[in-house]
Amino acid sequence: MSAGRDSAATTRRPRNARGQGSKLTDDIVTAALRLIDRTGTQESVTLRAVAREIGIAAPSIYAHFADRDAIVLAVVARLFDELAAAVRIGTPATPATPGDPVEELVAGCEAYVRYGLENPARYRVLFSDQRDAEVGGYCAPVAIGPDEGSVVLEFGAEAFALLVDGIEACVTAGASVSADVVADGTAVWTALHGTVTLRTALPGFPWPEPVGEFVREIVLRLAKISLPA
Amino acid sequence: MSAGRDSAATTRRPRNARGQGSKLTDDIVTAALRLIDRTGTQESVTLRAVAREIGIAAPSIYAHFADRDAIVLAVVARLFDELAAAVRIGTPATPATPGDPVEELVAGCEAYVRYGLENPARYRVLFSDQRDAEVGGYCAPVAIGPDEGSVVLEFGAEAFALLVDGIEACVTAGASVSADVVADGTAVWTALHGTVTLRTALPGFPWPEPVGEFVREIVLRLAKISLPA
DNA sequence: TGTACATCAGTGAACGCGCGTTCACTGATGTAC
DNA sequence: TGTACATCAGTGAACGCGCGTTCACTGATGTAC
Repeated sequence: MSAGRDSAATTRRPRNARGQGSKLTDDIVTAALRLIDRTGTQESVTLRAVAREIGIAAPSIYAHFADRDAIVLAVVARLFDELAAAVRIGTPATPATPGDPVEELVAGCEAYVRYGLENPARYRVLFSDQRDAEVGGYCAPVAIGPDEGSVVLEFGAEAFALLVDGIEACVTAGASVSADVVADGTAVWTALHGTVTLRTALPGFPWPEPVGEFVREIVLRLAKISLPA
Repeated sequence: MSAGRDSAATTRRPRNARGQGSKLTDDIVTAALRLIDRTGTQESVTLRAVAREIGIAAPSIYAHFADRDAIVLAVVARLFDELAAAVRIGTPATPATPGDPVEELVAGCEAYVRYGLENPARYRVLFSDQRDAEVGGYCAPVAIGPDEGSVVLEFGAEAFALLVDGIEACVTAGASVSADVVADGTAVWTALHGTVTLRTALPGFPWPEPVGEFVREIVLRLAKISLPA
């Protein structure tokens, strides 16, 4: 009696205790992430592959997710938290002059790019595919700037808000002459995104190194920051 | 006698005349492009889907391409030509002041972004996937700057060379203070790429409009161009 | 304390689908004699 | 000019695979009485 094709490689995991059934929900997301990291693409997240990865039968997933897309959506939600956390944690740690809004802004942007370059597959899942059809549950209302009311940002809302606030702080400190922090924040975000995706897609290109210096220069120019000599 | 599942929807195309067999090679690439445009993703380019699209039997493709990847590679080659042509054609047409290197540079960059936004699926095929494994036949040796020797650029070599030359011309004309045209060209390209991919991925975001103005501002700042007041 | 029962957390077999790829083949068209 | 033959440009059936999804089921664990 063979154990079945789907579990050939992996050992079967022990059944969860009563009332702990939702643990498998987390395990499924984690397994999907593992597949994405290993293969570099979210196409590898199939119900059967996920089940194989965990050591369960494929139909068991239906008790936790409606279908494949629901798993990917849960992965995306987790990754946006992860990205925001990476930026938040990266911000105060690195700057040479803590409290300096310019250095904090640059450090946050470098942390963003670092996350993307160190987790190319995860970053691709976040932004590479047209995610419009499935926006549904993942909108986040975020106030941009003071007195501007609130705008619904679809994704990456938290990370983007951090960025705009960072430029705002530079303006307040007199370091930036930005006249439109949202537009300039968008420009910076766009350039950071391009840095991650283009370097990831074409690793053989002679990219300027180190990337931290490249990012710093981009941020200074796009956020209209002039450093005191 | 049914016509077979693979050709149910389409009528069978007439057989090529003797010696004209290679016409099908082009047709296959064109059909693959049509699939990409229609579905938005290159995953839809399967041997059977391509065959269905043209109205031939699936095995007929093997006389023209070794496998699925070979088709995609041919598509990529055609698209890089198309992108370079779009930039080349876009450059002299738009500028308000023909002969002005700044306006020509901006026009070329706007043409690049316009191509990407108007052909999101094609642009994604060009740059979205890790194309490293298949670089093989698509390298192009290009001289960057004067006296810098030559560097092998993997992809988009022609478009990138146009960009660097454009900045170089601005420096020569005294409009740009760029001290490193290759690095600054890379920064501009990175930002243009980010503009295309991020706007395509998140169409619901409140992007600054018009995109042409956004692109112009990015180019001016990253290429260190200051316009005469 | 014992036991019948409900519930929870899954399983295993089966289905139909589209896929890449193989194989032997077909039928029109040009060419040698 | 007629005819045998080679070649070219494909075809059609079949294979094995991984996939999403369905269905009836199982067996451990808690709960009511």
